Amino acid sequence: MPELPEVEVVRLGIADHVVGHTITRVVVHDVRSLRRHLAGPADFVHRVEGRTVVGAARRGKYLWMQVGDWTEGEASDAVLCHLGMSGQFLVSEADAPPPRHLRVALTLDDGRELRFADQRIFGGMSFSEDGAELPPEIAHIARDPLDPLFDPAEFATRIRKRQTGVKRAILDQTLISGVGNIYADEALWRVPLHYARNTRHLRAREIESLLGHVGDVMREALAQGGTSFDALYVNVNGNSGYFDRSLQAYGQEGRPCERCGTPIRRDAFMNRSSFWCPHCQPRPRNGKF
DNA sequence: ATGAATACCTGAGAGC
DNA sequence: TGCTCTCAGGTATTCA
Repeated sequence: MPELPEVEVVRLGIADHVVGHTITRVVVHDVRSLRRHLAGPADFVHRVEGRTVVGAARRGKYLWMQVGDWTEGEASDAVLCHLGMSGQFLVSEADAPPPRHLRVALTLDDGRELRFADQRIFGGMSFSEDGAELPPEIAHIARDPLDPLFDPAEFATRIRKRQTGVKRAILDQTLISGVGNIYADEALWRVPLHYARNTRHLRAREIESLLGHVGDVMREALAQGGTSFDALYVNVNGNSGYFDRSLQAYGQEGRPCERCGTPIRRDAFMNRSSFWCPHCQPRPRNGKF
């Protein structure tokens, strides 16, 4: 389940292995991965073929390749990508066997291929005109906690104007981006804070602590995930070392809380699960606490 | 403004 | 073995 750290690993991989190369051919194996390119797959192919990748950028869980017309040229447009639940990018030799669920293949000028595979097709790609700096399609996505221009004071102001549960708020990509279900639960456990705590009544120091832990969890995951891809293989899946070793709340139902030993609970929440320690993260009873 | 519901998807695993 | 059901969940959209 790619969240911000996994997407950043992919961005680094593309920066290392794809930037500087021209896309000579685009093959769309499954049009559903281009659902968000409204002009259709043929238009996508037409617009992407011949373009040179001059940079790789990211905001939250969105990733885009900045594309220009020449290797040294200025990029104005972008190929916008989202990994969804199961998206992967791989850089392979052309004769390497295709991965399962290959959806789009971009041939590079040296014969290698940048391959987009996605089992569940929640992710996808689109061409973004004038999107090099920030694709207009994602103008509503807030800066993420690893962005140097992320403004903690503005975040604090905005979250306290909300009247909703704190987990709902940090999953809202227009308030803070890059946070998914897993890192939300981990950060809330660390503070600790129950997921239903009312944003309106959070104390300043609780918001500060939450933000600190969200950033820490992501930086730690990035440090581990960043070591797991080799020179020719850019890959993201839900099984980075971080998931195996370091989760203290997510997926830990019934296991003792590492702080207090109380069994971790699981609640249904927003069509997914929330994992929390009933002792460290007591459920608020009136919304105020 | 907020949130709830829904659609989009596949495959692993459980239960029968 | 094979069927059906549940679950995993990020985002856009629509409705209350």
